[in-house]
Amino acid sequence: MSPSRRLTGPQPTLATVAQRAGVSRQTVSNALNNPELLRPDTLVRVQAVIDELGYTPNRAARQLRTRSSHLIGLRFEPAQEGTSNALMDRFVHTLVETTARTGHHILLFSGDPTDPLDGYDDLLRATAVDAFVITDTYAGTPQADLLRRVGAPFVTFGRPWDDPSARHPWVDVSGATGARLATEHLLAVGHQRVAWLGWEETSRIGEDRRSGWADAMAAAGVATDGLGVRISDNVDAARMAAHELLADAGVTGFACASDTIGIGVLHALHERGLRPGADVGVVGFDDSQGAQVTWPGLTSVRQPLEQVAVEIVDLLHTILSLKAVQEPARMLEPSLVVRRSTLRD
Amino acid sequence: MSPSRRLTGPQPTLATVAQRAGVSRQTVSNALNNPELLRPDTLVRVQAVIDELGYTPNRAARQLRTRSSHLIGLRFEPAQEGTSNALMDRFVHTLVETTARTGHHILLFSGDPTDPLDGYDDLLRATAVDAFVITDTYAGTPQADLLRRVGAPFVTFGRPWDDPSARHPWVDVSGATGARLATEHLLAVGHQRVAWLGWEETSRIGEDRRSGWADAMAAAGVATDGLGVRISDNVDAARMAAHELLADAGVTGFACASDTIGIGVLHALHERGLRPGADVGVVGFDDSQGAQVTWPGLTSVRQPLEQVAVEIVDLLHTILSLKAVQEPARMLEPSLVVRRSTLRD
DNA sequence: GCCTATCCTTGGATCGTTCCAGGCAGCGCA
DNA sequence: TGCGCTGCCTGGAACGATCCAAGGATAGGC
Repeated sequence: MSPSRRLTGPQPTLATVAQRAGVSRQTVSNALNNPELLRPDTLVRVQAVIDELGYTPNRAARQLRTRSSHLIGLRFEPAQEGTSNALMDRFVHTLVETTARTGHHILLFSGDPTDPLDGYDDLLRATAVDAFVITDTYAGTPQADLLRRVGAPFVTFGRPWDDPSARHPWVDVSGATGARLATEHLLAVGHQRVAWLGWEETSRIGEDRRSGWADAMAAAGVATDGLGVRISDNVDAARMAAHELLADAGVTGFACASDTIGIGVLHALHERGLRPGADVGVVGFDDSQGAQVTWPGLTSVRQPLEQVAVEIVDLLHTILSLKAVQEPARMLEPSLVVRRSTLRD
Repeated sequence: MSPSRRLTGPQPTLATVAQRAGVSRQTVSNALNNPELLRPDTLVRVQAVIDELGYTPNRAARQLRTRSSHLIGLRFEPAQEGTSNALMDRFVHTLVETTARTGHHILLFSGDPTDPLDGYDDLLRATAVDAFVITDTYAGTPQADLLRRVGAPFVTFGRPWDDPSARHPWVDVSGATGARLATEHLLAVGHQRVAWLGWEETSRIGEDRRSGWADAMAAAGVATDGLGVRISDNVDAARMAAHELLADAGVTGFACASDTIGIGVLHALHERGLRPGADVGVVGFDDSQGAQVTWPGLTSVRQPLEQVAVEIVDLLHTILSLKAVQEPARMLEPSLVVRRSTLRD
């Protein structure tokens, strides 16, 4: 039947359907939630009426009775360290699609940027969401502490940096592996002096990634003195740092903590008349839009954000169904997307 | 009091608060929704108990009674013509913040990408949302038609291209103005032969933007024969088209329908040894991350997405409060962000 | 034919809020 | 004193779903 017919007039309720099908409300409810309890012919009859009237259970009533809103809260931040906007888009989209399969939806809320706890509280007290997905864990996880204290279900995207022994469920991507892949790739195409251009020491994500570079260099038996540089995450800082490393340290390979930094290095190469790829290898991090479109293409570490979302939803479902969580912490591995900034031909 | 105290134990209800304050449930309800009906001293007493217990109304119960969920549905697509992901991020964030001021939240849902109607229907029948924001209007507005037919409130980001006489509420940004600003800027810095590099003729957004270029050229009395080129939206197509225009048509200025195309032009300039800005001017569209970080910086047309979101929420509130909408269609103007790709020094 | 066990179905109560109709002071005025 | 009016507050009913305890039909065994 046409949507217009289904949606015309007052919404049908359980009682409407029950009356029309000649059964009780509970039987209709069972047809929806526990169809195996009904005799096959009854089920068919009720289903027919449901389809005919275009009946869909009222979410508010169901939520009131079952104390479950089938909504998952996500605090939506404008931009975050280590995960640029476009990344969140890939992540959120998969989150929406995956949760939809079980009838859940994503509820976006905002909060005072200076207070990582803001917003959670209100939604919980109003019983507006069943669970949370937390993404801003780089600066500690006070939200996780709060939610665990009050017994609210949640999963974080990002490990508990402050307290590695924290036992809450999380999914994360190994930055160390990413930087190791980048460094090994640069070494493999023939660069010996591979620099690390990363963030300040206060960044846990930055230090994690940097350790992957250091490990790969050590494994290859290459010295790193003076090659690990810490700057802030912007194009100009990277450009200037790259100029120094190119002029004074004989660097021919750059492993970078972000695509922004990688692009800054490319700028420096332009300015010195060096050819990306052929003369100097550059690898970024995050495989952002910038890495894809910038000239001549920036090799970058790609996080499996779609898989992160799937794993998070999987954990949430396990928690919400009150089952014990087997493996509450899952570390995923990134991969390398090779572009012309590391091709020597 | 601390959040942990507020959230411990069973949630307080209206009845809890009423009993503790020595008033009836309705009085507590009024304290929240119609405080002017209460005697000042009663109001203070009730408020004190509400604060003490950390009471927040149960959303499900309120929603059931008032038939209003205070949720606004947004179909979240992975990527869209004319509005890249990072743009949607700016837009969605402002949407979340602005709706939060009136206690509304954004509910994300997904749908079959091949069916623009998928998803709306279910949420409406379940009375899960109060209204919708529609963003994918570039291919016609069947969703708007559906929603209007069933009387559901909504506002679209994007004008009704198919039917300019459609009277539903919308907010949009003038692409023609954007392209006109870009073209006038190129003419002003001394370029005469300014090409348009845009999308296929089937794109309404593309044709709208192109008309701004054509108008500006006409106003300046410059011929446009052979200068308006239609390609698909990717770096390589733009690069090749730019090579042709540079070699055969003596073009020194490029107004582009997107940043992706603009960056493709920059690639062609690199390959020909031409200096962006000094030799050839290039303007992109959308002011994406790529335009900001690419070398040497791409001048681009910036859409006021934050303002779009604010206007949309304003229209929604007007509609939801059942007031007549004064001006249901609002066209906003973009601005130009000048970077080195159009600086001649 | 009767009884029991199983399976399916039923009606009332309930979740927490807001709507509605009515009640009770207290005041002004005749 | 009595009447009407206003202002403030109360308790019952309703929103539409699910939970619960119990009722009725059906089949099988004796």
